[in-house]
Amino acid sequence: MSIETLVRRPVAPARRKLLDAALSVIRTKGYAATTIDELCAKAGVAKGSFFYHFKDKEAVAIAAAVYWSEVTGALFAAAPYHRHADPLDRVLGYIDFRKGILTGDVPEFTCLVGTMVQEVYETYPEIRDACDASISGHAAKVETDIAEAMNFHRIRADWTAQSLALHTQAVLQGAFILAKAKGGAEIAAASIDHLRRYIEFLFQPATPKGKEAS
Amino acid sequence: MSIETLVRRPVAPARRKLLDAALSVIRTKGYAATTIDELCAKAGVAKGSFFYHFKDKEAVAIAAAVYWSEVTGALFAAAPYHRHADPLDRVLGYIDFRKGILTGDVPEFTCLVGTMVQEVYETYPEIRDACDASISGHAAKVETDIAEAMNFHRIRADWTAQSLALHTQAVLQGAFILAKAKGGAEIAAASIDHLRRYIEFLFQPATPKGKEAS
DNA sequence: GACTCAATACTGACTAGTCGGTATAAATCG
DNA sequence: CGATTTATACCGACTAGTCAGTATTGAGTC
Repeated sequence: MSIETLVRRPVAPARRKLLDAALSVIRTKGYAATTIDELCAKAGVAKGSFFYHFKDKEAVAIAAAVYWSEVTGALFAAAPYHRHADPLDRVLGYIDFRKGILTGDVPEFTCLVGTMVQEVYETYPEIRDACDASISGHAAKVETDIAEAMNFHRIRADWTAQSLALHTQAVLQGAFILAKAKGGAEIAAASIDHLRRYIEFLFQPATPKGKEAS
Repeated sequence: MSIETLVRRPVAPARRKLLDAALSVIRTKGYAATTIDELCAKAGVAKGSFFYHFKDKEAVAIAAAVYWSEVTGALFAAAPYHRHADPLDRVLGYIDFRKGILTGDVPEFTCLVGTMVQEVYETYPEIRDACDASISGHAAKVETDIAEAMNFHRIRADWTAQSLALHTQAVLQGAFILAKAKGGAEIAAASIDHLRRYIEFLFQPATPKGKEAS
Protein backbone atom coordinates (compact mmCIF):
# COMPACT_ATOMS: atom_id res chain seq x y z
CA MET A 1 0.00 0.00 0.00
CA SER A 2 2.69 2.51 0.95
CA ILE A 3 5.06 3.77 -1.68
CA GLU A 4 7.99 2.25 0.16
CA THR A 5 6.72 -1.27 -0.22
CA LEU A 6 6.49 -0.82 -3.97
CA VAL A 7 9.75 0.99 -4.61
CA ARG A 8 12.72 -0.83 -3.15
CA ARG A 9 13.91 2.00 -0.96
CA PRO A 10 13.93 2.21 2.82
CA VAL A 11 11.41 4.47 4.51
CA ALA A 12 12.84 7.86 5.23
CA PRO A 13 13.44 7.54 8.97
CA ALA A 14 12.35 11.09 9.71
CA ARG A 15 9.01 10.51 8.05
CA ARG A 16 8.28 7.40 10.05
CA LYS A 17 9.40 9.05 13.28
CA LEU A 18 7.09 11.95 12.55
CA LEU A 19 4.18 9.62 11.88
CA ASP A 20 4.81 7.73 15.11
CA ALA A 21 4.90 11.04 16.93
CA ALA A 22 1.67 12.08 15.23
CA LEU A 23 -0.14 8.94 16.39
CA SER A 24 0.94 9.52 19.94
CA VAL A 25 0.41 13.26 20.19
CA ILE A 26 -2.86 13.48 18.25
CA ARG A 27 -4.33 10.61 20.23
CA THR A 28 -3.44 12.44 23.42
CA LYS A 29 -4.54 15.98 22.64
CA GLY A 30 -6.35 15.96 19.35
CA TYR A 31 -5.48 17.41 15.97
CA ALA A 32 -6.02 21.12 16.49
CA ALA A 33 -4.03 21.26 19.70
CA THR A 34 -1.12 19.40 18.16
CA THR A 35 1.66 21.66 16.98
CA ILE A 36 4.18 20.85 14.30
CA ASP A 37 6.96 21.88 16.65
CA GLU A 38 5.79 19.30 19.16
CA LEU A 39 5.74 16.58 16.54
CA CYS A 40 9.28 17.49 15.51
CA ALA A 41 10.47 17.57 19.10
CA LYS A 42 8.90 14.19 19.86
CA ALA A 43 10.30 12.72 16.66
CA GLY A 44 13.73 14.22 17.32
CA VAL A 45 13.73 15.82 13.92
CA ALA A 46 14.24 19.34 12.60
CA LYS A 47 11.28 21.37 11.53
CA GLY A 48 12.50 21.54 7.98
CA SER A 49 12.22 17.77 7.78
CA PHE A 50 8.57 18.01 8.57
CA PHE A 51 7.86 20.24 5.60
CA TYR A 52 10.09 18.15 3.42
CA HIS A 53 7.85 15.14 3.97
CA PHE A 54 4.47 16.83 4.44
CA LYS A 55 3.26 19.88 2.66
CA ASP A 56 1.32 21.15 5.66
CA LYS A 57 -0.25 20.13 8.93
CA GLU A 58 -3.32 18.73 7.23
CA ALA A 59 -1.16 16.41 5.15
CA VAL A 60 0.40 14.77 8.19
CA ALA A 61 -3.05 14.12 9.62
CA ILE A 62 -4.10 12.36 6.44
CA ALA A 63 -0.85 10.40 6.33
CA ALA A 64 -1.30 9.52 9.98
CA ALA A 65 -4.76 8.12 9.30
CA VAL A 66 -3.36 5.93 6.53
CA TYR A 67 -0.46 4.88 8.73
CA TRP A 68 -2.94 4.11 11.50
CA SER A 69 -4.80 1.76 9.18
CA GLU A 70 -1.55 0.00 8.35
CA VAL A 71 -0.47 -0.38 11.97
CA THR A 72 -3.82 -1.52 13.31
CA GLY A 73 -4.43 -3.64 10.22
CA ALA A 74 -1.26 -5.56 10.96
CA LEU A 75 -2.26 -5.90 14.61
CA PHE A 76 -5.64 -7.40 13.79
CA ALA A 77 -4.29 -9.53 10.98
CA ALA A 78 -1.87 -11.15 13.42
CA ALA A 79 -4.52 -11.70 16.09
CA PRO A 80 -5.38 -15.31 16.94
CA TYR A 81 -9.15 -15.14 16.49
CA HIS A 82 -8.89 -15.74 12.74
CA ARG A 83 -8.08 -19.37 13.41
CA HIS A 84 -11.61 -20.37 14.38
CA ALA A 85 -13.46 -22.45 11.86
CA ASP A 86 -16.88 -21.12 12.81
CA PRO A 87 -17.08 -17.54 11.53
CA LEU A 88 -19.22 -16.63 14.52
CA ASP A 89 -16.31 -17.60 16.75
CA ARG A 90 -14.15 -15.26 14.73
CA VAL A 91 -16.61 -12.43 15.29
CA LEU A 92 -16.82 -13.11 19.01
CA GLY A 93 -13.08 -13.61 19.10
CA TYR A 94 -12.68 -10.21 17.53
CA ILE A 95 -14.85 -8.67 20.24
CA ASP A 96 -12.84 -10.41 22.93
CA PHE A 97 -9.64 -9.26 21.30
CA ARG A 98 -10.86 -5.67 21.27
CA LYS A 99 -11.67 -5.98 24.94
CA GLY A 100 -8.32 -7.53 25.65
CA ILE A 101 -6.31 -4.67 24.22
CA LEU A 102 -7.87 -2.16 26.60
CA THR A 103 -4.67 -1.92 28.60
CA GLY A 104 -2.38 0.86 29.67
CA ASP A 105 -3.30 4.52 29.73
CA VAL A 106 -6.29 5.86 27.86
CA PRO A 107 -4.30 7.43 25.00
CA GLU A 108 -2.70 4.06 24.37
CA PHE A 109 -5.86 2.12 23.59
CA THR A 110 -8.13 4.75 22.07
CA CYS A 111 -8.59 5.32 18.36
CA LEU A 112 -6.69 7.95 16.40
CA VAL A 113 -9.20 8.37 13.61
CA GLY A 114 -12.21 8.39 15.92
CA THR A 115 -10.57 11.15 17.89
CA MET A 116 -9.60 13.16 14.85
CA VAL A 117 -12.85 12.94 12.97
CA GLN A 118 -14.74 14.48 15.85
CA GLU A 119 -12.92 17.77 15.52
CA VAL A 120 -12.26 17.95 11.80
CA TYR A 121 -15.41 16.53 10.20
CA GLU A 122 -16.71 19.96 9.21
CA THR A 123 -13.49 21.87 8.76
CA TYR A 124 -11.12 19.44 7.00
CA PRO A 125 -13.04 17.24 4.57
CA GLU A 126 -9.93 15.43 3.40
CA ILE A 127 -8.97 14.39 6.90
CA ARG A 128 -12.54 13.35 7.52
CA ASP A 129 -12.48 11.16 4.42
CA ALA A 130 -9.20 9.59 5.50
CA CYS A 131 -10.72 8.81 8.90
CA ASP A 132 -13.84 7.41 7.30
CA ALA A 133 -11.73 5.22 5.05
CA SER A 134 -9.87 3.87 8.07
CA ILE A 135 -13.01 3.13 10.07
CA SER A 136 -14.99 1.76 7.14
CA GLY A 137 -12.08 -0.31 5.92
CA HIS A 138 -11.73 -1.92 9.30
CA ALA A 139 -15.47 -2.45 9.61
CA ALA A 140 -15.47 -4.14 6.22
CA LYS A 141 -13.13 -6.82 7.54
CA VAL A 142 -15.43 -7.46 10.48
CA GLU A 143 -18.36 -7.46 8.09
CA THR A 144 -16.86 -10.35 6.14
CA ASP A 145 -16.85 -12.61 9.18
CA ILE A 146 -20.32 -11.46 10.18
CA ALA A 147 -21.69 -12.22 6.73
CA GLU A 148 -20.11 -15.66 6.78
CA ALA A 149 -21.49 -16.27 10.23
CA MET A 150 -24.96 -15.33 9.01
CA ASN A 151 -24.63 -17.81 6.19
CA PHE A 152 -23.11 -20.50 8.34
CA HIS A 153 -25.80 -20.24 10.99
CA ARG A 154 -28.59 -19.63 8.51
CA ILE A 155 -29.60 -16.32 9.99
CA ARG A 156 -32.46 -14.54 8.33
CA ALA A 157 -32.56 -11.06 9.76
CA ASP A 158 -33.90 -7.57 9.27
CA TRP A 159 -30.41 -6.21 9.84
CA THR A 160 -27.43 -6.47 7.55
CA ALA A 161 -23.89 -7.64 8.16
CA GLN A 162 -22.73 -4.17 7.27
CA SER A 163 -24.92 -2.41 9.79
CA LEU A 164 -23.84 -4.80 12.52
CA ALA A 165 -20.19 -4.33 11.63
CA LEU A 166 -20.60 -0.58 11.84
CA HIS A 167 -22.52 -0.97 15.06
CA THR A 168 -19.56 -2.78 16.60
CA GLN A 169 -17.40 0.18 15.64
CA ALA A 170 -19.92 2.59 17.10
CA VAL A 171 -19.89 0.73 20.39
CA LEU A 172 -16.11 0.72 20.47
CA GLN A 173 -15.82 4.40 19.60
CA GLY A 174 -18.46 5.30 22.16
CA ALA A 175 -16.75 3.15 24.75
CA PHE A 176 -13.57 5.15 24.15
CA ILE A 177 -15.41 8.39 24.77
CA LEU A 178 -16.73 7.08 28.07
CA ALA A 179 -13.26 5.85 28.99
CA LYS A 180 -11.87 9.30 28.29
CA ALA A 181 -14.59 10.99 30.31
CA LYS A 182 -14.18 8.65 33.25
CA GLY A 183 -10.45 8.21 33.00
CA GLY A 184 -10.31 4.42 32.80
CA ALA A 185 -10.96 1.39 30.65
CA GLU A 186 -13.45 -0.40 32.94
CA ILE A 187 -16.49 1.33 31.48
CA ALA A 188 -15.35 0.56 27.97
CA ALA A 189 -14.97 -3.11 28.84
CA ALA A 190 -18.49 -3.19 30.26
CA SER A 191 -19.89 -1.74 27.07
CA ILE A 192 -18.03 -4.31 25.01
CA ASP A 193 -19.58 -7.00 27.21
CA HIS A 194 -23.00 -5.69 26.24
CA LEU A 195 -22.01 -5.79 22.60
CA ARG A 196 -20.88 -9.39 22.91
CA ARG A 197 -24.13 -10.37 24.61
CA TYR A 198 -26.06 -8.72 21.79
CA ILE A 199 -24.19 -10.57 19.09
CA GLU A 200 -24.64 -13.87 20.89
CA PHE A 201 -28.34 -13.14 20.97
CA LEU A 202 -28.49 -12.34 17.27
CA PHE A 203 -26.90 -15.66 16.45
CA GLN A 204 -28.89 -17.68 18.96
CA PRO A 205 -29.51 -21.09 17.33
CA ALA A 206 -33.28 -21.34 17.65
CA THR A 207 -36.19 -19.01 18.06
CA PRO A 208 -38.02 -19.52 21.37
CA LYS A 209 -41.13 -20.99 19.77
CA GLY A 210 -40.72 -23.96 17.38
CA LYS A 211 -37.61 -26.08 17.98
CA GLU A 212 -35.69 -25.86 14.72
CA ALA A 213 -32.63 -27.92 15.54
CA SER A 214 -29.79 -27.96 13.01
CA MET B 1 -28.41 24.42 38.95
CA SER B 2 -27.05 27.58 37.37
CA ILE B 3 -26.37 30.58 39.51
CA GLU B 4 -29.11 32.53 37.76
CA THR B 5 -31.80 30.10 38.81
CA LEU B 6 -30.78 30.46 42.41
CA VAL B 7 -30.22 34.19 42.53
CA ARG B 8 -33.26 36.09 41.29
CA ARG B 9 -31.47 38.01 38.60
CA PRO B 10 -31.97 37.78 34.86
CA VAL B 11 -29.22 36.11 32.89
CA ALA B 12 -26.77 38.60 31.50
CA PRO B 13 -27.69 38.58 27.82
CA ALA B 14 -24.10 38.69 26.63
CA ARG B 15 -23.28 35.65 28.71
CA ARG B 16 -26.13 33.63 27.31
CA LYS B 17 -25.35 34.71 23.77
CA LEU B 18 -21.74 33.65 24.29
CA LEU B 19 -22.82 30.28 25.64
CA ASP B 20 -25.14 29.72 22.70
CA ALA B 21 -22.30 30.62 20.38
CA ALA B 22 -20.03 28.23 22.27
CA LEU B 23 -22.44 25.32 21.83
CA SER B 24 -22.67 25.95 18.13
CA VAL B 25 -19.03 26.64 17.35
CA ILE B 26 -17.49 23.98 19.59
CA ARG B 27 -19.88 21.36 18.26
CA THR B 28 -18.83 22.28 14.75
CA LYS B 29 -15.06 22.52 15.08
CA GLY B 30 -14.11 21.37 18.54
CA TYR B 31 -12.67 23.19 21.50
CA ALA B 32 -9.08 23.80 20.46
CA ALA B 33 -9.98 25.19 17.05
CA THR B 34 -12.54 27.56 18.52
CA THR B 35 -11.26 31.09 19.03
CA ILE B 36 -12.59 33.59 21.50
CA ASP B 37 -12.86 36.16 18.74
CA GLU B 38 -15.12 33.82 16.79
CA LEU B 39 -17.37 33.28 19.80
CA CYS B 40 -17.68 37.04 20.25
CA ALA B 41 -18.41 37.60 16.58
CA LYS B 42 -21.05 34.86 16.53
CA ALA B 43 -22.60 36.17 19.73
CA GLY B 44 -22.53 39.75 18.45
CA VAL B 45 -20.71 40.84 21.55
CA ALA B 46 -17.54 42.78 22.26
CA LYS B 47 -14.45 40.93 23.34
CA GLY B 48 -14.42 42.75 26.64
CA SER B 49 -17.77 41.17 27.46
CA PHE B 50 -16.26 37.74 27.07
CA PHE B 51 -13.63 38.38 29.69
CA TYR B 52 -16.15 40.09 31.89
CA HIS B 53 -18.11 36.84 32.13
CA PHE B 54 -15.40 34.21 31.74
CA LYS B 55 -11.95 34.37 33.15
CA ASP B 56 -10.41 32.47 30.24
CA LYS B 57 -11.16 30.12 27.39
CA GLU B 58 -11.24 27.06 29.63
CA ALA B 59 -13.92 28.67 31.78
CA VAL B 60 -16.31 29.08 28.87
CA ALA B 61 -15.88 25.42 27.96
CA ILE B 62 -16.80 24.35 31.48
CA ALA B 63 -19.73 26.75 31.53
CA ALA B 64 -20.80 25.46 28.13
CA ALA B 65 -20.82 21.88 29.42
CA VAL B 66 -23.05 22.92 32.33
CA TYR B 67 -25.27 24.92 29.99
CA TRP B 68 -25.45 21.91 27.69
CA SER B 69 -26.73 19.78 30.56
CA GLU B 70 -29.42 22.37 31.27
CA VAL B 71 -30.53 22.68 27.66
CA THR B 72 -30.59 18.97 26.92
CA GLY B 73 -32.02 18.21 30.36
CA ALA B 74 -34.98 20.43 29.57
CA LEU B 75 -35.37 18.81 26.16
CA PHE B 76 -35.52 15.31 27.57
CA ALA B 77 -37.66 16.31 30.53
CA ALA B 78 -40.26 17.66 28.12
CA ALA B 79 -40.17 14.60 25.88
CA PRO B 80 -43.33 12.48 25.71
CA TYR B 81 -41.83 9.10 26.55
CA HIS B 82 -42.06 9.74 30.30
CA ARG B 83 -45.81 9.20 30.13
CA HIS B 84 -45.62 5.42 29.72
CA ALA B 85 -46.66 3.42 32.74
CA ASP B 86 -44.34 0.51 31.97
CA PRO B 87 -40.80 1.70 32.68
CA LEU B 88 -39.53 -0.47 29.83
CA ASP B 89 -41.68 1.55 27.47
CA ARG B 90 -40.02 4.65 28.85
CA VAL B 91 -36.61 3.20 28.13
CA LEU B 92 -37.58 2.18 24.61
CA GLY B 93 -39.35 5.51 24.19
CA TYR B 94 -36.13 7.23 25.15
CA ILE B 95 -34.26 5.27 22.50
CA ASP B 96 -36.87 6.17 19.90
CA PHE B 97 -36.72 9.78 20.96
CA ARG B 98 -32.95 9.81 20.56
CA LYS B 99 -33.36 8.37 17.10
CA GLY B 100 -36.05 10.89 16.27
CA ILE B 101 -33.91 13.92 17.01
CA LEU B 102 -31.30 12.89 14.45
CA THR B 103 -32.42 15.64 12.09
CA GLY B 104 -30.71 18.50 10.34
CA ASP B 105 -26.99 18.81 9.82
CA VAL B 106 -24.51 16.75 11.77
CA PRO B 107 -23.40 19.58 14.10
CA GLU B 108 -27.03 20.08 15.07
CA PHE B 109 -27.67 16.62 16.50
CA THR B 110 -24.27 15.61 17.84
CA CYS B 111 -23.15 15.98 21.43
CA LEU B 112 -21.14 18.91 22.72
CA VAL B 113 -19.57 17.14 25.66
CA GLY B 114 -18.78 13.97 23.75
CA THR B 115 -16.99 16.08 21.19
CA MET B 116 -15.10 18.13 23.74
CA VAL B 117 -13.99 15.33 26.00
CA GLN B 118 -12.21 13.61 23.13
CA GLU B 119 -9.73 16.42 22.72
CA VAL B 120 -9.37 17.68 26.27
CA TYR B 121 -9.44 14.54 28.42
CA GLU B 122 -5.71 14.60 28.99
CA THR B 123 -4.97 18.29 28.77
CA TYR B 124 -7.84 20.01 30.60
CA PRO B 125 -8.97 17.90 33.56
CA GLU B 126 -11.59 20.41 34.64
CA ILE B 127 -13.28 20.40 31.25
CA ARG B 128 -13.10 16.62 31.22
CA ASP B 129 -14.82 16.47 34.60
CA ALA B 130 -17.53 18.84 33.41
CA CYS B 131 -18.11 16.63 30.38
CA ASP B 132 -18.16 13.53 32.53
CA ALA B 133 -20.69 15.12 34.85
CA SER B 134 -22.91 15.93 31.89
CA ILE B 135 -22.74 12.45 30.40
CA SER B 136 -23.01 10.62 33.70
CA GLY B 137 -25.82 12.85 34.92
CA HIS B 138 -27.81 12.12 31.81
CA ALA B 139 -27.05 8.42 32.00
CA ALA B 140 -28.27 8.40 35.60
CA LYS B 141 -31.71 9.50 34.46
CA VAL B 142 -31.84 6.68 31.93
CA GLU B 143 -30.57 4.32 34.60
CA THR B 144 -33.56 5.10 36.80
CA ASP B 145 -36.01 3.88 34.18
CA ILE B 146 -33.86 0.86 33.42
CA ALA B 147 -33.71 -0.11 37.07
CA GLU B 148 -37.48 0.24 37.38
CA ALA B 149 -37.94 -1.80 34.25
CA MET B 150 -35.74 -4.53 35.68
CA ASN B 151 -37.86 -4.59 38.80
CA PHE B 152 -41.13 -4.39 36.93
CA HIS B 153 -40.24 -7.24 34.61
CA ARG B 154 -38.44 -9.26 37.26
CA ILE B 155 -35.18 -9.35 35.39
CA ARG B 156 -32.34 -11.17 37.06
CA ALA B 157 -29.23 -10.37 35.11
CA ASP B 158 -25.47 -10.40 35.19
CA TRP B 159 -25.47 -6.79 34.04
CA THR B 160 -26.47 -3.72 36.00
CA ALA B 161 -28.85 -0.91 35.18
CA GLN B 162 -25.91 1.45 35.38
CA SER B 163 -23.80 -0.45 32.89
CA LEU B 164 -26.70 -0.64 30.45
CA ALA B 165 -27.43 3.07 30.84
CA LEU B 166 -23.81 3.87 30.10
CA HIS B 167 -23.86 1.44 27.21
CA THR B 168 -26.74 3.38 25.66
CA GLN B 169 -24.62 6.51 25.90
CA ALA B 170 -21.67 4.70 24.37
CA VAL B 171 -23.77 3.60 21.42
CA LEU B 172 -25.10 7.12 20.92
CA GLN B 173 -21.68 8.72 21.16
CA GLY B 174 -20.21 6.14 18.82
CA ALA B 175 -23.09 6.63 16.42
CA PHE B 176 -22.26 10.32 16.34
CA ILE B 177 -18.68 9.56 15.41
CA LEU B 178 -19.83 7.39 12.54
CA ALA B 179 -22.26 10.09 11.44
CA LYS B 180 -19.44 12.60 11.43
CA ALA B 181 -17.16 10.29 9.49
CA LYS B 182 -19.81 9.43 6.91
CA GLY B 183 -21.48 12.83 6.83
CA GLY B 184 -25.02 11.77 7.60
CA ALA B 185 -27.39 10.50 10.26
CA GLU B 186 -28.46 7.26 8.59
CA ILE B 187 -25.64 5.22 10.05
CA ALA B 188 -26.37 6.56 13.50
CA ALA B 189 -30.01 5.60 13.19
CA ALA B 190 -29.03 2.07 12.20
CA SER B 191 -26.84 1.74 15.26
CA ILE B 192 -29.64 2.97 17.48
CA ASP B 193 -31.86 0.30 15.92
CA HIS B 194 -29.35 -2.32 17.04
CA LEU B 195 -29.38 -0.84 20.52
CA ARG B 196 -33.16 -1.01 20.66
CA ARG B 197 -33.15 -4.63 19.52
CA TYR B 198 -30.63 -5.45 22.22
CA ILE B 199 -32.69 -3.87 24.97
CA GLU B 200 -35.82 -5.64 23.77
CA PHE B 201 -33.88 -8.89 23.97
CA LEU B 202 -32.64 -8.19 27.49
CA PHE B 203 -36.21 -7.67 28.67
CA GLN B 204 -37.64 -10.61 26.74
CA PRO B 205 -40.28 -12.20 28.98
CA ALA B 206 -39.01 -15.78 29.11
CA THR B 207 -35.74 -17.59 28.63
CA PRO B 208 -35.66 -19.98 25.65
CA LYS B 209 -35.08 -23.17 27.63
CA GLY B 210 -37.36 -23.99 30.58
CA LYS B 211 -40.65 -22.17 30.41
CA GLU B 212 -40.56 -20.05 33.56
CA ALA B 213 -43.82 -18.20 33.27
CA SER B 214 -44.45 -15.37 35.70
C1' DG C 1 38.16 1.87 -5.40
C1' DA C 2 38.24 6.84 -5.81
C1' DC C 3 35.33 10.42 -8.22
C1' DT C 4 31.68 12.59 -9.94
C1' DC C 5 26.75 13.81 -9.98
C1' DA C 6 22.13 14.24 -8.86
C1' DA C 7 18.41 13.13 -6.16
C1' DT C 8 16.87 12.55 -1.72
C1' DA C 9 16.90 13.67 3.04
C1' DC C 10 17.58 16.85 6.48
C1' DT C 11 18.68 21.25 9.01
C1' DG C 12 17.55 25.40 11.82
C1' DA C 13 17.04 30.23 11.65
C1' DC C 14 13.61 33.32 10.11
C1' DT C 15 8.97 35.43 8.91
C1' DA C 16 4.32 36.64 8.91
C1' DG C 17 0.40 36.08 11.10
C1' DT C 18 -2.77 34.32 14.83
C1' DC C 19 -4.64 34.07 19.29
C1' DG C 20 -5.38 34.41 24.26
C1' DG C 21 -5.56 37.82 27.20
C1' DT C 22 -5.11 42.93 28.95
C1' DA C 23 -6.23 47.84 29.22
C1' DT C 24 -9.19 51.63 29.18
C1' DA C 25 -12.58 55.00 28.82
C1' DA C 26 -17.05 55.76 27.67
C1' DA C 27 -21.86 54.32 27.14
C1' DT C 28 -26.06 51.87 28.60
C1' DC C 29 -29.15 49.55 31.42
C1' DG C 30 -32.06 48.06 35.33
C1' DC D 1 -25.84 53.72 41.43
C1' DG D 2 -23.64 49.42 40.22
C1' DA D 3 -23.60 46.01 36.96
C1' DT D 4 -23.08 45.32 32.26
C1' DT D 5 -21.57 46.28 27.71
C1' DT D 6 -19.01 48.46 23.99
C1' DA D 7 -15.26 49.71 21.03
C1' DT D 8 -10.73 49.64 20.11
C1' DA D 9 -6.11 49.38 20.69
C1' DC D 10 -2.51 46.68 22.25
C1' DC D 11 0.86 42.96 23.78
C1' DG D 12 3.55 38.83 24.05
C1' DA D 13 3.73 34.17 23.22
C1' DC D 14 3.10 30.94 20.04
C1' DT D 15 2.67 28.64 15.47
C1' DA D 16 2.31 27.45 10.54
C1' DG D 17 5.02 27.76 6.96
C1' DT D 18 9.49 29.45 4.19
C1' DC D 19 14.04 29.21 2.66
C1' DA D 20 18.76 28.75 1.71
C1' DG D 21 21.92 25.71 2.55
C1' DT D 22 24.14 21.04 4.28
C1' DA D 23 24.49 15.98 4.60
C1' DT D 24 23.71 11.44 2.74
C1' DT D 25 23.08 8.07 -0.52
C1' DG D 26 23.46 5.28 -4.56
C1' DA D 27 24.37 4.69 -9.32
C1' DG D 28 27.30 5.23 -12.77
C1' DT D 29 32.30 6.18 -14.59
C1' DC D 30 37.20 5.68 -15.10
